[in-house]
Amino acid sequence: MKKNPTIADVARKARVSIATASRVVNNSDHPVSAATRRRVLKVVAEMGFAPSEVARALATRQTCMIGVIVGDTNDPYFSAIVRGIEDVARENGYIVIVCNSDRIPAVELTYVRTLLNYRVRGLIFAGGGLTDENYLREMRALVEQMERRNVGVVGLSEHLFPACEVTIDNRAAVRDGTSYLIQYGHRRIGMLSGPAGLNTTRLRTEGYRDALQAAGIAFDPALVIPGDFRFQGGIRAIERLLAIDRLPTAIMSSNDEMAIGAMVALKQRGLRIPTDISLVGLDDILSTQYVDPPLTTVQIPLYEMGATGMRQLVRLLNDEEIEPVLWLNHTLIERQSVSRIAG
Amino acid sequence: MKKNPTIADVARKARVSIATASRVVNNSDHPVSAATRRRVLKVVAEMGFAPSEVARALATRQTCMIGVIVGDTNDPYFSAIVRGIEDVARENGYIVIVCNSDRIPAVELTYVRTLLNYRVRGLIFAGGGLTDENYLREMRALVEQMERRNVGVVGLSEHLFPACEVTIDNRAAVRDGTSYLIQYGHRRIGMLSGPAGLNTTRLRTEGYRDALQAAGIAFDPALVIPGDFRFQGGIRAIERLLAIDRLPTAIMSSNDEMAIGAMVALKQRGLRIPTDISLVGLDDILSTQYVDPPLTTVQIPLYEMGATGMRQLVRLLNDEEIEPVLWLNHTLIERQSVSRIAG
DNA sequence: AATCGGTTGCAAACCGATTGGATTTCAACC
DNA sequence: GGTTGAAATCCAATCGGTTTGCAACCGATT
Repeated sequence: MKKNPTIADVARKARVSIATASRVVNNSDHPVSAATRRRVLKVVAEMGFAPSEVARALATRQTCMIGVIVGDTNDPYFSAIVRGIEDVARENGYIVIVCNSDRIPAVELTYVRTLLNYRVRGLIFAGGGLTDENYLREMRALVEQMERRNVGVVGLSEHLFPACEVTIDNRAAVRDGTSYLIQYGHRRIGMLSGPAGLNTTRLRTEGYRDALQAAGIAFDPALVIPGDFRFQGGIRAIERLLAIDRLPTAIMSSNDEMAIGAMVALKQRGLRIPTDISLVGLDDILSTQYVDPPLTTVQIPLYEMGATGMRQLVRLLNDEEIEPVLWLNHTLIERQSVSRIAG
Repeated sequence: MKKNPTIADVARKARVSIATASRVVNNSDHPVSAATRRRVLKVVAEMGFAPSEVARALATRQTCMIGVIVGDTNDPYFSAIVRGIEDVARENGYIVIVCNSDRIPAVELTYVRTLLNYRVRGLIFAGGGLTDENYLREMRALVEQMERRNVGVVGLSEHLFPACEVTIDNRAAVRDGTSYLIQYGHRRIGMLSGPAGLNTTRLRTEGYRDALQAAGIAFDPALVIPGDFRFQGGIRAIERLLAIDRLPTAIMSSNDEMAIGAMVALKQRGLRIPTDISLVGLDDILSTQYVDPPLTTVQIPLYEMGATGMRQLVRLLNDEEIEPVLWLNHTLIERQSVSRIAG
């Protein structure tokens, strides 16, 4: 097992001091004569020297690593966000450590601690904040600690601890989706909600109620089906809804995958969409375009959220002034899963 | 900006030497009296001390970071693999740095070098190897270097540089998919192939030819449409195929997303699937289940590939004996996008 | 020849841990 | 009471860089 060449090796071979070699490599502003510089650079090339980021991190007390906490990389919602983060990170010389929490408080906390031990320069929380009390207490302490230690923190949805944020208005997004259904004459509207313990779930359900209330429709808790943001969850939700005496005429889903699951389950039972039942999703993942019928949905700029979040983090780390909360727009995308209700 | 507590702080406060403190923290087998241990542990808890992984990495010359090079995290193919990697990594105390290369040789090379400077313990190449000559030359040199520096390397498809591998038989997978179509009476079969410069593309196209040859069907290069593994690519491929005088009666796609793009494009033109044209995909991503009709496809155990690859890497790093190449099985999943040809 | 300001380069401290080997402690034994 | 050896503890080198203070050197000016 051979060792990597060190800056000492370079210095020796170029017959300069380590300090000089270091200055050439980092082209610092300390003056170095052209001849010396050339000599060092030549040796660097010959030996294929590249400074150890580990050693450099220890000396400068800074790394260029940023941690990203996601629910599940395999969920298209997160994978789009991560891609946005990664692209901007790369442009700015950062590398990204991705951690899947599965939205489990303990896992998330452990990851955050580990990342801090690795001395990441910043941390991005993708996905909605958890609401668990113990989790929040610990997380707030950690965020405070990061503040003191100069570790940047950015949240990508509405989190419950103080951090710079880039988010859409989840409540309004679902309100708009639901209102759209109401405009089409629907008054008995089901809601596929997200997993418990998630702030986003809370907000989206509130948006649903807002829309109902604005239209003077009574809220029926039996029509709100808890889900898990996944395809199978959508299928199960339909089973639960069918257990009710009468199906709603429309369903607002708090994400696309569940909406698609619901669509498949409904079609399997011979129900036509949108003729028999209308469906609105949320996120606008790619597959909304190729299900049949294409899914009407409230678009969230996922990639952009990731990219913007990372951009904010970069600014934060450069000590630039930034908006504490950046709101991104959602947009209703009309496709073919909603129809005016008969009668 | 406050500093993190160091082991020196702990040692001082517990009135022991740094060495002793370190031994307690790592519970090394060097003997430490119960009383001292308790005292140190108490201080550790009080100060919330956790050793800096950076400093530890420098001292031990080892990190617990592993790098993963993927084409695009946002592609369900890769996101499933990454999830498998990450789960096993976590179980074994490793963290994962994800890098999107977009299959561009220069980007990939740069990432590998960066990761080596970060002193990752191992590297996983997800996705098929690139075939660019210059790239291969440089990559082989890098792999050799990693060998010497004891950095583990695992490839997850058939790569063109020497490394431990976990892969399916890409050639056979496409052969089997194509043969399935032939069994259903198709003889004029189109092929949606992958991007140029990719070993996997090569292998899969060969599998297509193998199947034709075995059935005594002449190979028609006009029926092989190059693609990009993406939804839009599938749509474009159909446009190109339609430019031919007569459409094939079936299409073998070298991945699912393109197959689905093709399906959408065909349906838009009023063609029925599988009545008018049959379709077989490859990968078995989730959406194959919810397109209409559900897509018959050759399943690749993506998550398992990632997980197994990471398991192999762990073994490699523990100096255990491992198989240099591990073959995983593909399986044809019959759904509803293939029908027996009329006549 | 002495002075001077600007270049250039060096030695050494430091970052925060690990670790081999030296040193101390202390109970048991002669 | 002195010796001994294992257990417990500590010292200091080391990992591979960055950075600062200081010294040497240079040609030009007085």
